[in-house]
Amino acid sequence: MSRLTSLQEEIQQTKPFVSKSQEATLSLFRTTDMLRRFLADCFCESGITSQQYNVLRILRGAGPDGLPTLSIGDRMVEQAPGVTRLIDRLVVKDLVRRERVPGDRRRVQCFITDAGLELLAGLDEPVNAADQQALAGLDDDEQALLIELLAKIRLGVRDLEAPS
Amino acid sequence: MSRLTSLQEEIQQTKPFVSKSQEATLSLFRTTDMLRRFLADCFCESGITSQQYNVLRILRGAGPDGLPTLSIGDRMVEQAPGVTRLIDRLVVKDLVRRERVPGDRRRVQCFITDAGLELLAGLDEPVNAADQQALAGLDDDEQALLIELLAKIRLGVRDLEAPS
DNA sequence: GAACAAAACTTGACGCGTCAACTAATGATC
DNA sequence: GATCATTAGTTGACGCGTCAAGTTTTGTTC
Repeated sequence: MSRLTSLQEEIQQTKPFVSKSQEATLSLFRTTDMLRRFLADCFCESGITSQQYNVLRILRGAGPDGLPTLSIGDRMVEQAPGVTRLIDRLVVKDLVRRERVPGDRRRVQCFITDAGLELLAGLDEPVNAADQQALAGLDDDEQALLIELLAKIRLGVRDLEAPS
Repeated sequence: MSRLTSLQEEIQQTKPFVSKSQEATLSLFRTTDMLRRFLADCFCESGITSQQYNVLRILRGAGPDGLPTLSIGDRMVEQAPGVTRLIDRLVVKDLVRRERVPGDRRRVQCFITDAGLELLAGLDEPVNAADQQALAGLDDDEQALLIELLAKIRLGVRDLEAPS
């Protein structure tokens, strides 16, 4: 009798899944949840959340030109209100700076501060290490395969949402 | 020049990923997010959220004996406070009933109501159809493969958290 | 049987995500 | 150049997830 690993046993479900698709989506949700929790530990001591880390990384990637609020949301697939308030908190912590664009006063340009860059620099390695650890259950080929399968799913879903 | 599908293009990232693990975890997060949003549409008109649906299904699975609050959380991998308040809302909607267990008055047993069962019955088919649609990008073998890979990840992470 | 630990929640506070409604600035049209 | 739609963002309200700190009940131990 081997170690319990099947999803059915994990969630103590007596009946079989109605479809393979259902088992696959549930697996996705549970696995991602688990990873989210696991990776969140990296940020505990730094005083920021993983979403805030995410935004900081995007702003670092944008360089000294910064990014308007909604563009940040685009890269996170998140709605505008969430982004605004997320950045509110980063501004309070002095990790991000915001200013209205002179040419187009509707827009608000966001920049990472030096303090933000410093914080990120200290997190890069632990975060990367945690990523590796979290996926250590899969070898390189399996990871590549997973990436491919997930891309296929996203492509399929995108077609459903925006049928040509 | 084929359609853009790679994760790097999706998030407009100029630099390559630092590791395959990082690309894989990011792929997981983005794909799951996308699915969550896609499947959420099923519940819009029924007036409940997908988490509430989740709880109702667990309670239906439990049958007429019901389940104590924390056992529901176990099956969802969620902390107690969240479950309590989730059920608060379901009780208000009269989809769930709660009562203290006579034998052990610390515990609170939760039951799905007839209204809850009815609501679920109406949702089963649309939800299942949406699941199928969402994963239509993968054929049966690929779905099986995905399920396997995800199980491996969970097993690996669990070992990290609770080293024997 | 009194004291203490553990179990099963509950409450408060906060971050995040979503929706709907609003404001302010810009662009386009007549 | 006044009107109207669009763009970019903010605000309010609410559901959900998490942490820390309580409460009540039960079990255990001396």
